[in-house]
Amino acid sequence: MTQEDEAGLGLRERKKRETRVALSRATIALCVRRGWDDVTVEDIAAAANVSVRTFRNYFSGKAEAIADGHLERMTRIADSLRAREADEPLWDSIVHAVLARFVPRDESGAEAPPDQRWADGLRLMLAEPALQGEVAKANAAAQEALTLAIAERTGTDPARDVYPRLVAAVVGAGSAVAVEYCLRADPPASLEPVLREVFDRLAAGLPTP
Amino acid sequence: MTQEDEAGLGLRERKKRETRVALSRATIALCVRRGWDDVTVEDIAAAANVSVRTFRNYFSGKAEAIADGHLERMTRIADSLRAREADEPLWDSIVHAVLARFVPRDESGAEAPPDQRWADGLRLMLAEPALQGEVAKANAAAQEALTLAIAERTGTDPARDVYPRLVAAVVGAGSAVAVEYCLRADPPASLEPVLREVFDRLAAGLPTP
DNA sequence: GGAAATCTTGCCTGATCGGCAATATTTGCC
DNA sequence: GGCAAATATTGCCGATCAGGCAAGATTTCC
Repeated sequence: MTQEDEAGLGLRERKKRETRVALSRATIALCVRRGWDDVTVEDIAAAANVSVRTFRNYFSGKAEAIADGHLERMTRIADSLRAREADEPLWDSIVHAVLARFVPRDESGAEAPPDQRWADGLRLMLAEPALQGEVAKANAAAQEALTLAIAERTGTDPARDVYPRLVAAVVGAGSAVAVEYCLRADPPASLEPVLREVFDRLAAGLPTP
Repeated sequence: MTQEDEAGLGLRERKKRETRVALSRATIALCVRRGWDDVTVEDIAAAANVSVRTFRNYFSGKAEAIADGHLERMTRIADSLRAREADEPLWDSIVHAVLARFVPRDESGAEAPPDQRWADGLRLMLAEPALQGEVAKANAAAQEALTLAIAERTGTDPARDVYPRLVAAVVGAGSAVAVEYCLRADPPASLEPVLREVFDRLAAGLPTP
């Protein structure tokens, strides 16, 4: 297991996290209902019972609030990677780590309920051009954490070697392609096989099919 | 050769391109000199001899103006790829296409003068967090064009196959890693060997070193 | 229990954003 | 050359965003 969402954190941290998620949720919900440009920060703050000023203490704008869930998910791939056995082949670990975050399972078997905030947020971000930069930004930010985890795992130096950065970037790019592909597919495709195909191709050096 | 920057375009198109580049240049120059948040759109417009409103007809904000050079360079990789012989192995074509854009050479041999706007702009974007999203956005946008070129080349379908999107994303990610690595390196490293290393590793399936 | 740290909030000023209509420039056709 | 259509530039304006500052409320730590 990785860690409960709210473990032994102080009251303060818990409340902060609560309002953060509430704001993100409210932003997504309002934008889904009324469309991107018909939602003001004021509406969002009202829906989450905080002041406008507080919203802006958490997020720099609507876009960041929407991308927050995605950012967190991407960032935690690094945690999942660290949790794998160190002697497992690197790419096996990576596939498991990514799947653990994107298709989470409880101990029994089938996957946990899909995260509505994440899916709605992503759909918004893919549809609205003003938001596409924000997905990319979240991916880039998460890459940093992943780079460190990979460097640690492979005994490379994130400051001097290209390898860990390259792998992190490729994993991020591959995951993004898989997720977007499934989200855009007309009969929504399931994520796991697509992710596996992507990583198989990557490990094979992307030969022309 | 690929194409002159200003070929048989009408006067109108040439002027538009001129002001566009002038605005981008002015933005970068001012931001290098005075720092990101001490530059207003008004300053930029004044420096380029246009009205503020005109600036905003070209770019949605300072960030986009700075990223413009990078976006164009990335987008044209697709053009370079189309210009290669169709029977060359795909990855050879890709390496050549990327190098053609990043380390351009005239017919004689050694490379053309480095593009100052591009380098300065990238340095700004890597330094300023508010701009990192913009690089990522430009990369993502260029990816679309590259996807089409790769699909065409490999006879795959960009709408149904994951392959062309995946290759485009990986090429973009790899190039970004190489460029950032060289730009951050303390004694500035030269781009070509790093790019070759990156693509060698990619074609080999990124084995742990 | 009380001091220190920090989160929330309102207020305020300057900058950004984008629609609209008037004006100026280019283009294409005669 | 001249005219009409298409398109670019510009100023104006209201709405929104952006972020510094200080007062008040809440949590933490001793």
